[in-house]
Amino acid sequence: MGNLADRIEEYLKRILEQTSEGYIMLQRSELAGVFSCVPSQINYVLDTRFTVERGYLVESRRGGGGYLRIVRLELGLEGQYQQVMRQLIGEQLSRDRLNGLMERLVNEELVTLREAALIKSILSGDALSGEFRDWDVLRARLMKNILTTLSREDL
Amino acid sequence: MGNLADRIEEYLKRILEQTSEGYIMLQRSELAGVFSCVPSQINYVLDTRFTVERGYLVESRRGGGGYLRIVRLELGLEGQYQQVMRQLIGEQLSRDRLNGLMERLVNEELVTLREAALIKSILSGDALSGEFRDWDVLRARLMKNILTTLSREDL
DNA sequence: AAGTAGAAGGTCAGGAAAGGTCAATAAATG
DNA sequence: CATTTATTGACCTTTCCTGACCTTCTACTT
Repeated sequence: MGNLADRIEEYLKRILEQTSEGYIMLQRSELAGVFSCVPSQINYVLDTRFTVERGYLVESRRGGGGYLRIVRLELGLEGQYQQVMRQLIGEQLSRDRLNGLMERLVNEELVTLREAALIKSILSGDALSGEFRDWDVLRARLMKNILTTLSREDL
Repeated sequence: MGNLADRIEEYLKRILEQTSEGYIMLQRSELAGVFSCVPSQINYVLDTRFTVERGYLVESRRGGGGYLRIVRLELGLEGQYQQVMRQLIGEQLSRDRLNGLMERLVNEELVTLREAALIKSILSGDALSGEFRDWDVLRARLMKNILTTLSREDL
């Protein structure tokens, strides 16, 4: 584990643990400076190590005063939210199964009633019937996205 | 958020909150003086941060005794906000305008941070790029749908 | 009333300051 | 030796900042 990418990874995870906000902000070029490497190396580390699957979310902004923001997802809830849900959702998600899922999420108090109504209003697709190739596949993808968002530690 | 534009934005929002009239009046060159920048920088900030989507209106007058006037638009609590929003959204809704709208809804405390993140995660379309014919049109339709849902009394 | 000088604010193009992408190469691994 | 993983550098996009030049308004002069 002595290579550059691994060291940058460790470094980021260490300061990420020390913070209480659930996220850190930094500048790509600055970090590259610390490790004396090209800036794009940072992207490599972020792309390979700080993925959603591993429990992280990365946001950024370009231009003057730009930044990178690495958000940690709640590992505690990840069991409930992500692993279980992902398996449950699979590649496709029918309207009925969506409703079942939402009910369960509300019962377990992982989402509020309002949030549930919101999600259903979008994913039930009344407003959009006929727009998509395969609505069930889309619904599954969106639902995973939603769960990932809801497990952000900074919300 | 250390860059100039962000600082000017904060400054303006702060004095805008402290006033009771709902608007502020100031001179472009004077403000530019406060931040030691060129006057056109002020226009940049106004154009990018104080848009209608975000709930602001900017009026101005040239010539001797000219001024800038920034008006904060409140969304009436009476559910008329839906109409306002519908008009604002129109037939198409770009990502940038969506973000502006969401910021406003959060500011007005009509949606929570979580709800905002949720909506953005779906409508920003990262997960679905290439799926749709016209994503801006879709985004507008979905957003209207969402607002309708959120204005339900029983949630 | 007409003209004009000065005092605002407006526009736009260009450059600088971030971060992003991709393909070529090098290193490690099996 | 083959394949995956890491590293680099050239080039791109987005966001910000500045300065030159333009338009509008007021006030004053004639």
